[in-house]
Amino acid sequence: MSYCYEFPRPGLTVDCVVFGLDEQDSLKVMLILRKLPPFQGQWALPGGFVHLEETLEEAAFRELREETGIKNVFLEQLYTFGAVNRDPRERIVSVAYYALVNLRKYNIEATTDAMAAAWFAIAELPKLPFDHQQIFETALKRLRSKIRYEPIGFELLPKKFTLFQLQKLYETVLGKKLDKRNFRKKILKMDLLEELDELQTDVAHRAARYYEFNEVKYQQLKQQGFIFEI
Amino acid sequence: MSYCYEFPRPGLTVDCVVFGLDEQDSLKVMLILRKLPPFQGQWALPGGFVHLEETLEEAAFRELREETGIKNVFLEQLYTFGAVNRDPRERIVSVAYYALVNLRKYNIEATTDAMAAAWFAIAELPKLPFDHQQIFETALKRLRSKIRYEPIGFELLPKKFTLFQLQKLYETVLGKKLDKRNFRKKILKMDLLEELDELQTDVAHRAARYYEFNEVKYQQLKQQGFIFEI
DNA sequence: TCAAAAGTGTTCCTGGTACACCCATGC
DNA sequence: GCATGGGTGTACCAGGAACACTTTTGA
Repeated sequence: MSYCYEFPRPGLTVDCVVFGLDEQDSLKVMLILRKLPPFQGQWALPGGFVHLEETLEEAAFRELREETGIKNVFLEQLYTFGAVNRDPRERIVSVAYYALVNLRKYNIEATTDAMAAAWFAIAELPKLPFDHQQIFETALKRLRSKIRYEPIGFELLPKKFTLFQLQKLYETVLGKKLDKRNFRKKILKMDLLEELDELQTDVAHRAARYYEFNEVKYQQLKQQGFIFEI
Repeated sequence: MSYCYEFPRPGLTVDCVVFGLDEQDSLKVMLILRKLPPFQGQWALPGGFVHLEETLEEAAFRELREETGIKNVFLEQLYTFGAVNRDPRERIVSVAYYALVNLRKYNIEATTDAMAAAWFAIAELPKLPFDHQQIFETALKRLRSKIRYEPIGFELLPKKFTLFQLQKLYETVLGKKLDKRNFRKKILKMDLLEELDELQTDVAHRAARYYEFNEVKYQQLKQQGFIFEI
């Protein structure tokens, strides 16, 4: 107990809501099994205390790496939760982040490693400790609204994807069916997708073309006032 | 120095960006004169340390009240700033809020009181300490984007206002001229403004009708999926 | 009589929405 | 041959954008 201050200080943590899309296009969240009290043995959002020599974002990335093996992903600050009794031990304020990852890349890594991390379908989350349920709901709401006016959906897909995959992603996140022709018309008209000379293989139907999102072009258009919108 | 912890903790503060609209429809921000180091004697955003027994929002409201006399206003969390060296003394993380107030109500109160608080036009802000310039810019950006799809603009106006005032407000915040007929058509079509039986008096032109925003009706429509948009 | 804002409709065009069929492939 | 998704065009309608003049009031 050798760090002393003139006035009492709340503890400061970061928590991360990591979203991924599985093979069946269902939206999942990564939880970790808590090894220490409080709530030992329960599934919870990955997170931990902020160190003095790192920024909040660095702390979030570090916790993600340490607890789930995830790195180099889309990460954005969500909201800061500061209810007085959100932690049973003492006053702790948590800066929440949300991350979007290509799940195919991480489901093996996270489960074969000794790390106790697993993906849960968002409709079947276990009871979460602290105010993690509230944090999760805030993150889901943010994802649902942000995916409509910023091209963050691509973060959930592999680099190369088909238009059908992209449409399914939007249908999953927004929770409603979209018209195939209108969706394609709209997304292609933006001219942000590069059509690749590569088709699907080994599929039990006509092979679809792969596309890539052109991030550079998006940034240029954004500068000029272009607004991505689905 | 009697509050001791096992690990070092960053200090935790709140800072507020308070926007108001003056008589000439120009957008202003309230700053306070710092009485203590660091940056003693400089104009800065109102703010201060979070107490253990209050939420973040309560801390923001308390600092506003103590430093500027402002209370009962629209207040929303903006972003949490955690750069390692944002405070020259030691590591301090700040949860920023922004507030929207009816300036006519507060310009007297804040300046006649002994409190050293004053309104500054956003184009003529003094050099701000810490990362307050960045916080201000983040708040302005949020205000500009949020005012388009949530009816927060009314928070900057008196309860009764004319359509012209409302239009000027949007023109000021968005930084562009709007077409009078289209603006009126759009805002009245939403059916969220109550037409009052009251006209301006003592104006050197035809007297305009006053309107009131119907918050209750907005909340009902919002439930049903209605999206406010200008 | 001048200045300043109040108040009011129509036209055009873009973009959203609704909608159905043939194609290619693996099993 | 059947199931599965790939891929394509048109017609209709709603809503956004552009645009100008008369009215009222105080100075």
